[in-house]
Amino acid sequence: MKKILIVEDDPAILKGLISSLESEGYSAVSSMDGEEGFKLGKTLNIDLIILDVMLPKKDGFEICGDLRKSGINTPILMLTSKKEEIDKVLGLEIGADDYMTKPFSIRELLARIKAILRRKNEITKSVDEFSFNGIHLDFKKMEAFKDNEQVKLSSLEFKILKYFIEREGEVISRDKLLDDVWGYETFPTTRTVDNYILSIRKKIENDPSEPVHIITVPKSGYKFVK
Amino acid sequence: MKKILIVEDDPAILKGLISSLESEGYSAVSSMDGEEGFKLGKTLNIDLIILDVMLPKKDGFEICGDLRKSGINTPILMLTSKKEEIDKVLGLEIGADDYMTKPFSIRELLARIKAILRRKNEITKSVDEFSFNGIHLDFKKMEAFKDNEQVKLSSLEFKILKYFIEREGEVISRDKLLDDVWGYETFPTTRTVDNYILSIRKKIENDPSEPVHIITVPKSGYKFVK
DNA sequence: AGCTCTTTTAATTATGTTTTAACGGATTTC
DNA sequence: GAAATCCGTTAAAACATAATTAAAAGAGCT
Repeated sequence: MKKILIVEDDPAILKGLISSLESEGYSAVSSMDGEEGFKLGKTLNIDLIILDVMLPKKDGFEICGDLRKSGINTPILMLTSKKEEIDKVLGLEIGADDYMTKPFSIRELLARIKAILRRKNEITKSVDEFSFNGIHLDFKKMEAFKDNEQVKLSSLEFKILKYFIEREGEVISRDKLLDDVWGYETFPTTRTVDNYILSIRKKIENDPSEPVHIITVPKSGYKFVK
Repeated sequence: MKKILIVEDDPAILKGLISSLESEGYSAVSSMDGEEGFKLGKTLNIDLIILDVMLPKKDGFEICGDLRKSGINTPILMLTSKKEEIDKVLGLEIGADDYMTKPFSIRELLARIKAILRRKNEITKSVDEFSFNGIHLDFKKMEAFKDNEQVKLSSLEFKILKYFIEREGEVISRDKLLDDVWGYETFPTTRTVDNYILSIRKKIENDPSEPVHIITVPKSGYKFVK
């Protein structure tokens, strides 16, 4: 059962949210102030956080930013009421996954929650070992072999390769890769991605200048194929 | 063209609504009593329902609830006049998508309608895979096949085709396509669009000079049909 | 501090996509 | 029926992106 944290100070809205979420089969945890909300988000094992922007003690933006800084990647859905707030959410530095404007429709909120969790879920097929075409990868041991010879990958290279393999065939944009692998704390340029691709290719492709596993999709990104 | 059902018993308001909606390019169906309104909402293929709360025979809350119970997910916008009604809508159990308080501004109503329809589109209509007449498209993998042979589309071609497919049957003007696919930062000419249509046709049509899927609508634009 | 390895940026070249220009046929307008 | 407009088409120019090399910056270790 998915656990959802709601940080909202309006008791009426909070009550409505909790009952709707529970009737949809989610379990709801809640807090009415920002500081407590932040602590809960950080310590509990939560699947999704619904975050009001206007909150006592610590506002939603702060909470969101601080959670990201502490390495918490739980999806966050922001509840905003003002135009400026929306702009800020859209500004993306904050690291929220989605937002809704008050007054919002509960049906739409539920739909969005479902969508966010589905997106998150699709990637649950976590890969520990993977082999193809003479390559063997062990992500737990962080070891890679090409034709039974060990090749060295850095930990970022492992992460990137794992990310691609878990999404086999899917085109991944550089920006998405940066968000998902590097996270929201550092902001390397998209060129950095190219360099990692290059270096991974050198290690796993037979002919790195004619790659067959990590394919460039011009203007869009890269994809992995076996 | 989007079809909107209005259930409202005040003839003056009804008349005003219909004419405003029609001048915005929507088609309007209406009913002045609750029972009939419910039947229309249930049987017709409606894109959005505007529902007054106070109605003869069956009030707006009932209609809304009953529609949801019968599995109708058409977005509903409620028109309320009393504080208690607003609370009830916000209570959220009913399943409405949005509400407006009487007296309302017609411009705001139109803006909300637009927003609801757009969100609806975002949530439900995002196509990942699509097949028709020997063509198979995978937008996540950015792969296209015609009669099981892979054909190469550029990333813009994929975007354009996806845009058309998500609006199947709708005539899209060149200007709208430029706005929505290219965005507001670049300003190619409308002839650029023709070139892309041409190139997509070459790839997906059996006889590109006699297209059956991407149809030219003289003076207006193009439309996609299966 | 100095060494090594990883990560990031910068700069150049190569590659492909995107856009424009130009022409001819078809269709509409006056 | 001539002029104007619109669309399909080709080909080439303009542009943006990606591959690659090399070097700088940062992290971790002894």
